[in-house]
Amino acid sequence: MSDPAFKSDFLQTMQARGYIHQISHPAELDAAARDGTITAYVGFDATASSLHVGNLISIMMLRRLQQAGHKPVVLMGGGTTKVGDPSGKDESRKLLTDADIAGNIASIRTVFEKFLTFGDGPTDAVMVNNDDWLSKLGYIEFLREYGPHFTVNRMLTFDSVKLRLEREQPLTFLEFNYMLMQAVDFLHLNRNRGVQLQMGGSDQWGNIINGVELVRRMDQKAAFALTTPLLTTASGAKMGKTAAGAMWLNADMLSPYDYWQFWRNAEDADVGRFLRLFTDLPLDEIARLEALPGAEINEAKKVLATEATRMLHGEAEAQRAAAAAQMAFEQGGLSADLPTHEVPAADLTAGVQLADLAVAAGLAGSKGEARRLAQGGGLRVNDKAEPDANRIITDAEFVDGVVKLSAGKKKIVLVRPV
RNA sequence: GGGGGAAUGUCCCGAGUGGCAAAGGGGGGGGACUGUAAAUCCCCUGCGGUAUCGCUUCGUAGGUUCGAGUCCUACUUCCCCCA
Repeated sequence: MSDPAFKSDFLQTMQARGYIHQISHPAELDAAARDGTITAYVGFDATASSLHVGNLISIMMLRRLQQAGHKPVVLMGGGTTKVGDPSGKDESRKLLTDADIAGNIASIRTVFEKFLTFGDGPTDAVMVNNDDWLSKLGYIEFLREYGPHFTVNRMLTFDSVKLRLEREQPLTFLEFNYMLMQAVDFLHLNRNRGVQLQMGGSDQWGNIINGVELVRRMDQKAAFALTTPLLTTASGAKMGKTAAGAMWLNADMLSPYDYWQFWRNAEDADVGRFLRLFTDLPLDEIARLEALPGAEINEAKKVLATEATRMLHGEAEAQRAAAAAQMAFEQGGLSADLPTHEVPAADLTAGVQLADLAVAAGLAGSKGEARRLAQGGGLRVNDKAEPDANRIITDAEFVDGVVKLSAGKKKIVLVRPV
């Protein structure tokens, strides 16, 4: 799997930082990346208006690619999104309208602009939408053009298919065709933009390989596949999924403060790996940080949080998030940059029930949950545990114009009258 | 086309005898211990209420019953076997 003797900067970096799980033609790709500029792409779904932390590793691959002097292509799955991603099985796949999809893509693009440099230059990133070509395909045309290049025999050998069949779970014809559409994407990009490499998560290996083979078979051109390891936390949980929901990348869906906190709360065992994957810090610096003993590893986590936040939200936001966290956690003080919930001043004068306030501030999902939280000792008002969620909060409780509400040790919200 | 099964707490898996807000896991939340970590232990996990109260839940729609997740009918979806 791993070919240790890469000569190209790109693959050396990718390997050293832990991005590589499988490569289809390692030596050939290495030579291509060493001798010239290669163009590579990663496909992304357009089902939501923001990508999340789970997509970050793919985004970072494109960033590394560009840093190494190559050209990244971001493929938005506008066309495939229309069909609906079949792998998200039972979930009521809501049918997105063209306008929804276009809106999502525009929103997602703002994130890519943080990680990549877009433009018309030879190594500038470009964003394309597979709806542009997929939706024009006629069924007969599709079958005649691409059908002969795939055997069902072979398609049945792919893990994604095999597992379903072995477990006797249904596999729809739509899903069965998904890999063909992805292969067509690769071929199209190769022909029109000279794309030679598709990257993605390890679960995409089969799909990517189909594209590689289609390009090689139909056009006798070089095409490569590169996948990343499946990213889980050290304790085996999927990256970026917490109770609070997905860790979104768009600031309007997840604040820089919360994003910083997400990285700050990484497990010890993940710190080094995350630093290599998700920051631009030099490897020797990372080696030093991850070797910090005992509680000192927290320093490394702060670096991780600040670096990751800086990359996505910028220097100013990263510093504010770091400072707010320091105030709140290390000095027990308050920072104006903590998450804030605004309440009409008149309501506070009259008094608001604590449970209602906690729900409104997002600390609890329902009043019942707020009550339980309070009874368990997890709800605090101005750092004092408050077992009675029915208590009425008035503006008399305010210190410096705010009341500090916390649920557990990590969730803090400032209530501010307006 | 015929026959047989299955859908459960809207995160997942999964028990369920006509009296059930419904066993048990996982996941998640809180507390203790720590370092905003892991591991461990304890508590909580449908919504609302100051109470041993009310409301809403077991694929959908009807029905039987004082009472239905549990019985009957139709429908939907999925799986298996035969053709």
